Amino acid sequence: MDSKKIKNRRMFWQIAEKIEELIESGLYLPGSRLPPERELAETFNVSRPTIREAIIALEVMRRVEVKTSSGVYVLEKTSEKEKEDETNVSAFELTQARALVEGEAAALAAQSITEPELEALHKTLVAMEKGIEAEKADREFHLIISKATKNNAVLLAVEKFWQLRDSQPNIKLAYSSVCSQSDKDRLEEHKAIYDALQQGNTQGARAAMHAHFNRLINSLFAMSEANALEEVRKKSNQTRDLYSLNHLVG
Amino acid sequence: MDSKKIKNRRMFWQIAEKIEELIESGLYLPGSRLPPERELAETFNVSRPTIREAIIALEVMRRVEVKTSSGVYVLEKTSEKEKEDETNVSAFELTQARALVEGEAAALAAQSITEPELEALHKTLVAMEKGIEAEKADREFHLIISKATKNNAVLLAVEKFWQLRDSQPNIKLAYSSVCSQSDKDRLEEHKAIYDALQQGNTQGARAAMHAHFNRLINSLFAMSEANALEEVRKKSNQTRDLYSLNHLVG
DNA sequence: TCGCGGTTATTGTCAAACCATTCATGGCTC
DNA sequence: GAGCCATGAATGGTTTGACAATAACCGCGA
Repeated sequence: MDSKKIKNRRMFWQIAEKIEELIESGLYLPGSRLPPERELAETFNVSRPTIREAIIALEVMRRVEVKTSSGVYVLEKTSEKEKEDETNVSAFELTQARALVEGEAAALAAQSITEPELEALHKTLVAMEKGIEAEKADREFHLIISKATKNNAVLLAVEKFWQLRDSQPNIKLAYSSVCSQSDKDRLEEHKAIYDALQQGNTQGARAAMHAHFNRLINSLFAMSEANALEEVRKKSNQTRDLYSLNHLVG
Repeated sequence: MDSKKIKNRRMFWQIAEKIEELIESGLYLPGSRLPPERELAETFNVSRPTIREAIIALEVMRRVEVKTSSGVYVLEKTSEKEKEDETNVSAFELTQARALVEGEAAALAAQSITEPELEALHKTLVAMEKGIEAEKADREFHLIISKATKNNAVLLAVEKFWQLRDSQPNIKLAYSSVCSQSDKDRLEEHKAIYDALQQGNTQGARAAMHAHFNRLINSLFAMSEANALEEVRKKSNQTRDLYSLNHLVG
């Protein structure tokens, strides 16, 4: 047979992908049965074990269900999977959400933070001041505060936000370009939050955290406006080139 | 061969489970290589294809990595997987976290909720009043408000909390026994939240949401105290201090 | 000591066969 | 005519055995 286009990836994975595409295309609707293994083997020009491996992969991914002696059935996408697909959060949204949640987290933590946690927080400030692994220090800072709430659900939510940031390139980009511009601001704000926490100042901690994110969101707005201007300028330049009379006037 | 103890579950899954146990037991550490397929086949008294299927299942689950012509290597648990394992949130924690996040969500939503969303909210009130699918109506109510913030990150966090509730039997149990006792209270509180949202009352919406969860958390304490021995009661009082919302509600 | 080449171990894939279970069909009985 | 049961075809489950491809290892020679 042929089908040796890509030899890097193993057969079964290519096949699984193809079958998934067919499902996604609507050829096989949820609840319906896939063709028999033997038939699929013929269709894709591979052996039956390979098809079986592909089906097992899909089964582990919860895309299909195998009923012995009956057939392979397409499962509905679980709601989480659907969510994963459509997850689409802007940097603004994320920042606002972080402000709300982490603001409350800081308020809580002001009551329950321990001495070791304060020390750990201070370490992140020092690290950030030295500029070594500033991003990591930033993350540490926020996570320590979340942990200091002694509320794992709060921690979970904050971690989810970081995860979101990591997984969405647009957010990563927006954050990195804003952060690099204002290392100093960020450090000062972290210090203010730290001070409030150290004093057990609930309102102050919340306010400082809100101020932190407020500055960030404003920077994001400024940047997005700058980008928009840049876009306009580019377009305008293209148009200018297109319609310029310089070659006549020169 | 033998090994037909359980015929319900397919071979490859039993094998995959066994291998996973061996990994979990520390026999095969992350980074190390598993025995060759043939050897595993002999060990488990199954054929090589079956072992291959099990390995593929583990590969899809991201527990191992297969290097062609080299071997099968144990992967480190991804941080999310680790989190999933250790996720251990009490009903108190969850309720406090929900109070904080959904309180802010309600405050946000008071500014941005639309007429159709208000109507949808009202429907959940009616449904709950009739007592038909009250739990579903409850969930709907809270999710509609989260959506009304127009902030997908907030929505994501709230959904994560519901997911947590669904996945942890202890929380499910605690909630169901508390909710069944106070259907009426819950409905009244929902109505209060609805009213505040309808009026665009930011502070009021937040306060009403906080009151809602505050009652819930107090019910949880009451229940836990009723069920507990004296020693446990002592602990519960300590916990009450830790998770109290008084600093917010007051 | 370093590099090259061959050998070996290991996974990748295939083919063919047989088993076990399910499901539908058709015949039989009431 | 309706319902039940047997039979067999369809289908996944598992095994055996073989060969290909490739990475890793080892020993040889420069």
